[in-house]
Amino acid sequence: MTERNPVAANSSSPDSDFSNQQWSFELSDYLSFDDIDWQHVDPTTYNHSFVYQPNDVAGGSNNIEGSSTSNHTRDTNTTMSGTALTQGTYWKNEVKERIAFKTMTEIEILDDGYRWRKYGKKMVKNNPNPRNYYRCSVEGCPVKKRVERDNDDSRYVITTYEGMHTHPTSS
DNA sequence: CGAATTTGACCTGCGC
DNA sequence: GCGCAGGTCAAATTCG
Repeated sequence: MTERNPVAANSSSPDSDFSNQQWSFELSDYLSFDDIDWQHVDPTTYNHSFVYQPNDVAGGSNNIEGSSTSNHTRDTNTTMSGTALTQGTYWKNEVKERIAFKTMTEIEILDDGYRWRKYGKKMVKNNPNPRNYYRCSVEGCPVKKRVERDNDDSRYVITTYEGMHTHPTSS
C-alpha cells in the first residue's frame, strides 16, 4: 500500500494550502529579458523590481505595465551581471514569491546552479507547446519551476519560479 | 543499482 | 450541475 491515501481528499496534504493561490498572469505581463545570461543569474539574488498584488489588480486596472515599463531599463551598472530581474510577491495566507521571465533560448533546461526534477508535463490550450513542471530535487525546498514556450514566439522560453530556495546552490 | 524522466490518470478550481 | 483547464502524483521505464 502506498503511504498516500487517495481517500484523504478532504484531509489533503499541507501542500494544498499553497495550491490555493491563483494567478491571473498572462504572457503580456511577463517581461522580456533576452539579454539575461542564466549562467550568471542567481535566483537567490533577485532584486525587488516588480511586486505583483492580485488584490490590487482586481480592484482596478493593473498597474503592472506601468511599473514594469519603468523598470524595464536594466541597470548595466549593477555589480552583478543581469541581477536585476522581476520578482512577484503574492500574499494571501502566506507570503510566496513568484518570478516569471521570458528568455530567448533554444534550450529549456537552463542551468541556474540548482538541480531540478521534472514531475509533470501538460499541454496547455493556449499554447501548441507542452508545459513542463519542475521541482527542486533538494528535499525541504518548496521551489517549483514552470517552463513553457511562448505561444507567440516559439523561440522564447517562459520560465516561472515559485518560492525561494532554502539552500545554497548544489553546483 | 539508484536516480531521474516519462506518460497517463486523477483531483481541484473556475466558468458557464 | 457539468465541463474544461491546469496542476500534481504515481508506476513504469530508461540512463548513468
